[in-house]
Amino acid sequence: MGSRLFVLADADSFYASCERVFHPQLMHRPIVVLSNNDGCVVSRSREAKQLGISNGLPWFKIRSQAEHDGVIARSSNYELYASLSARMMRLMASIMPDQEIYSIDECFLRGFQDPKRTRIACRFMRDTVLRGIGIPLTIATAPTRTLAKIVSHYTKHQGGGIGDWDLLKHQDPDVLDRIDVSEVWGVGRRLTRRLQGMSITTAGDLSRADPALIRHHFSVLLQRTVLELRGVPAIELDDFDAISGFRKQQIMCSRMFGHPITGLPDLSAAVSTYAQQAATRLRRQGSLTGMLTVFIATSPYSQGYQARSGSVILPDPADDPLTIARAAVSTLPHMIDPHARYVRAGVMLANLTSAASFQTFDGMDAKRDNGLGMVLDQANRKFGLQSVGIGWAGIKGKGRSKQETGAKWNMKRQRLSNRGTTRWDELCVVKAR
DNA sequence: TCTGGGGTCCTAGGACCC
DNA sequence: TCTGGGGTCCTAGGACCC
Repeated sequence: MGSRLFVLADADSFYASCERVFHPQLMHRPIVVLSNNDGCVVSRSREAKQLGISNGLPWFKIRSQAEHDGVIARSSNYELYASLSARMMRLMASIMPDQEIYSIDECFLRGFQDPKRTRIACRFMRDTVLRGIGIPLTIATAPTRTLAKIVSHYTKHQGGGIGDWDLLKHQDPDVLDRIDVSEVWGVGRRLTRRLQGMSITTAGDLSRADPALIRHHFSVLLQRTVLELRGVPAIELDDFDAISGFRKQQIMCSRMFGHPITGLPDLSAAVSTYAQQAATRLRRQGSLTGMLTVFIATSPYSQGYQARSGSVILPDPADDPLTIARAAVSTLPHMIDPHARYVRAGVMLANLTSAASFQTFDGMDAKRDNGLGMVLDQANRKFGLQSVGIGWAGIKGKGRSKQETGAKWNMKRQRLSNRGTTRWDELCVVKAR
């Protein structure tokens, strides 16, 4: 008794809920948030779900019906979501111990020795985040992370709030047999199909499967899932760096363009921009990169789809924006098809090492940022992303609030809400009478 | 006309070594 | 006809997550 439970706190329809924080008039209205370029639906409020709108639908296909139904659509506003997420996470970490941030809208925490105290803390945490940030949470407690995920799913289906595995199990001893195996954390589409072939169709079936057999037919990951469904903790999230948060092992910056582009100059500008953004994230986590990959692709939905990629091994690990941007752009002439209409490009940084522990040998030195990167980072923090950068003269100033480049490859974001927590000129205005 | 953007981990198989 | 047996390291690809 008294073993500490896993607590999973997960925001309800996070992006859609964020849109409501500074626009309370959106409460109780159907909202969808669209992916970059206003492409697909990525988040729906409960009201939008009730209208039968599912995730991943292309907006242009459902737009007329949705607007007819009174659905409000927003471009995704990651700046706002990231800022609200950080506030929410800090608040939760102050209430319960051992937070592991799992994604922008969910984290695991550990309960207290006394289950009663854990229950009280969960309730307090939910009220505090709702009042202090304006985001509704679903909170689930269970002896393993996998069961906490299941409780969370189940609780959200019931309308959200707080759920507990022991209570659920007590009310409905066969609850796992009522949950499709595809809903289990770690079981995706492919595994679902293969498991069904072995007559494993529910979470209950999977929990009763022989772990050794599962290991043999699948992998150690799924074996751990079986144990977790039985209440035995087997999954660790241990790459958490207490000092700098998550230290990524790979950094990718990639975008679909607002319009297709052709030719080296435009493509170079886009790739240079993404390389600099990736380098900023690299410096933020205090890493150096040893290898960089650039990829470009035409539309997979049109004839003659082509995707190419090229890599550069850097002679010395680097975090300086000039080296990284230059290396990224240098891959393009070898890859580019001068007639192709590209719709997407990206830059990936790999072979990351810690800048702090990088050892220099004679004749081998890291291409460390000589101060330029730091200045760029500071300027961009102060004046907004992409205010200043290397080599993109002439593409500035046509975007909203002069904060985006005016280039045609820039994302389409026609329904962007205000970034009220990160931009002075987009602060929420309150009038008192 | 119009279909996202990140990440992680594991496994299999090849290269190479003794 | 015969053509060892391991170990390690690396990479590509597959699977999953949100």
